[in-house]
Parts: sequence; C-alpha cells; structure tokens
Amino acid sequence: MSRKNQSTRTRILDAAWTLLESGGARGVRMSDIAKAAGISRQALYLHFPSRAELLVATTRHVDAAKDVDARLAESRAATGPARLDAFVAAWGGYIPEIHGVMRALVAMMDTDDEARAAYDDRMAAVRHGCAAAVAALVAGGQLAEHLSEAEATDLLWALLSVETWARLTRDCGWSQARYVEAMQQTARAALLRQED
Amino acid sequence: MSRKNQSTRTRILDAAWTLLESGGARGVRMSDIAKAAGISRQALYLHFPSRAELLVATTRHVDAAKDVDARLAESRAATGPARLDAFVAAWGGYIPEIHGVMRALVAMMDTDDEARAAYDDRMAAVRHGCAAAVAALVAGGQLAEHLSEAEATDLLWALLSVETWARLTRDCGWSQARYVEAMQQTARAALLRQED
DNA sequence: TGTCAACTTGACGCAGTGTAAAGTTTCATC
DNA sequence: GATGAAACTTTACACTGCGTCAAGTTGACA
Repeated sequence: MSRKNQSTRTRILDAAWTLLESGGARGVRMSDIAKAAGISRQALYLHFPSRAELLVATTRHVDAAKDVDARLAESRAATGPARLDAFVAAWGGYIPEIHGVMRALVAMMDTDDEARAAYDDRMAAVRHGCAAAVAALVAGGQLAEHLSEAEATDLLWALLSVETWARLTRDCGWSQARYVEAMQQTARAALLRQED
Repeated sequence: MSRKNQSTRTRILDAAWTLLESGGARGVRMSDIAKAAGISRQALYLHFPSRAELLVATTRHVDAAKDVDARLAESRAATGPARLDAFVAAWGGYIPEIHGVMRALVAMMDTDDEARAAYDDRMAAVRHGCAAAVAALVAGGQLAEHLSEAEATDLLWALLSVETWARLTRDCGWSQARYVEAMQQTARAALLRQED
C-alpha cells in the first residue's frame, strides 16, 4: 500500500525481468531474484505467493513498461497486405524484449496452472492480432484461396512464435531486422493470393 | 550384458517413451518410469546414470524403433520442389512420434548439458535435411532470389520446428495431414522463385 | 555349494520451493 | 517520547525430486 511497498515490489519485478532477460539460461531461482532486488528470499513471499505468480506479474510489468498495446495498435492503422506487414513488424519487434520472460513462463507451464493461464492469455492476444490482420486481407479479397480465414490465422500465429524467432535470431544469428523482413516476406507468400 | 539386462533396459526405455508420449504433461519422474517398467526407482540407476541420460537414450531408442533415417532417406530420391515436399512430409510425419520425448529434452536443456547436446544433435540432423532440400532447389535454379542458400535453410528449419507443429495440431486442432499439406504449401511459397 | 549379477529395501544428502515464528527497523500518530 | 503497525530479517523446517550408498535377496550357472 505505502510508497515503500510499491517501490520494493517494482524493484523485485525489475530484478526478475533483468535476470530472466539477460543470460539466465540456467533457471532463475527465487534466491537469485531476492539477491538482485536487495532483499531476503523470504521477503519475496510477502509480495508474491509463489514463483509462478511472480513470473506472471513480471510479464504484466513488462507489458506495462513497454506499452505493448500501444505498439500493436499502430499496426491497426494500415489496410490489406500493409497491415499484415505492420503487424508482423510490431509483434516481431516486441519478441526480443519479452523473450526471457516468455521462456520462463513456458518452462513453468507444464507444472503450474497459473503460468499456463498467463501464457494462454498472452497467446490469445497475439492470435487476436493475427486474426485482425487476416481479416484485413479477407476484406480486400487478398487471402489465398487454399486457406480459410481461420486456417490463415492459425498459420500466421504459428509462424510468429517466440520459438521461431529464437531459432532464427539466436541459433542462426539473424539480425532482428532480417528476421522481421523475412517473416513479412514469408507471411505474404504464405497467405496472399498469388496473382501479381 | 545378459539377455535379461537387455530386456530390462528395453523395458525402461519403452516405459519412458510411453509415459513421455501419452499424456505426461506433468513432468515425468524417475519414480514414474520405474513403476511403469516394473522395477524399483533405484534400479534405474543401474542402467542409466541420470535422468538426462535416460531421456537421451530414449530418443535414440525411438529413433531406432521408428527408423527415422530410412524415412528421411526416402525424401532424397526426389528432385527440385518435389524433394522439398517429400522432406517436409517425412520430417513432419515423424514429429508426432517423437513429440513427447523432444518436449522432455527441451525442458531439460536449460539445466543439463547432456540434454542440450542431444537436442542440438537432433536439430543438426534436421538442419542437414533442410540444407539438402534447399540445395536441390538451388541446383534447379528454383530458389527465390531474395534468399541465400543459407537463409533458405534457416527459414525451412525454423518452419519445421516441433513447436510450430504442436501449435497447429495440438492448439489449433489441425489434422496431421492438414499440417503436412500446409507446411508444404508454405515452404514452397516462402522458398520458391515466383514465376509460374 | 559358492559366487556373481541383477534387483530390492531403506536411508541419506542436496537443491529449490514454500511455510512458520520470532525479532528488528521505520515511521506515523497520539 | 511512547505506542503500534507494516515491512523486512533471520533462523528453522517440511516437502518434492534427483542421485548415492549400503546391506540384503534371488536366481542362474559352474
């Protein structure tokens, strides 16, 4: 409630975020987060009931800090294929900033319903954006004949997975710009009706 | 060494496989595997030094049982775009059979070098297949101009990830056949020079 | 009959999460 | 300035799952 409480909570979330994002291949422990936040491990439990809920809160914290909604909203301005490009660029550009947090969430998903729900929630938001981009194609009669609107949405959503991003940028060494460009190209090739 | 030893080892691997594949969303424990194999938990350690090595051995066991090499070899017969289709069908058709095992491997990757190495090994094999399929396109002058041979390989490899398969079939409810068809379509659209 | 390998039982150490309880600091308020 | 509440600390412990250890049991084979 007090300002000090707020600030400690924020310090915890920032610490978790930093640890998850930078390095953190080896699982980030509660004690790591506590140390980084400058408090005792037990004090974490005064603010968050479990590791899962701390991680979930961290994703929300990052969303708020990076203003993901505003960014995705921008892509809504364009129409047709340009909208597809804009959405791919917006979401694709956001992935590197949440990669670590998403990774942790995915790792917990198998054993924690809280984490699973948070992940599903996030995915639903992305899917919603995909659906809107596909709808823009349908409106312009530009969707490939061999795909239903739902299938095109599924395909785009699958294409824009964090894992795919990680493979291309982390494992294959692509630059972020190259990734976005290639995904735009691929999404267009996969979803647009071929007729120049 | 003895036949009985062999058979116990095989029973363990089959048990692990079954558990990982069927259900097993909640992490599969050593005690689960032991119970399923009909031996004590401790006896597992007479055959495998650690959970990681048991999982790695399980992937090899599955590979041997399903004869992945022979399946992928078939795709080498075709040329040009047909080869791309054949490879996508071969690997894509294999994914559902190793999904559970791969999942477990990925989950361990973060904390275990053994598992990481096994995963990298498997990925290298898939990448090799991707590279060969792309090379067949290059040989026929059919690769899209905007992609280098290496980039096309990266892209195909990213497209054929287990995660992408899981999203489409598990999360979106696509049939295996629809998945393969859509991936062939998408790979062609993304990689082939457009010129009809 | 002895012995060797495979297996069992039971106990333990270790890491990491989460809980519990008692003590300390800080700060607002009477 | 004493009182009391909130935030935090320290210490300790329960629980799960992995991995180790040691002392049996069982069965096959020489």
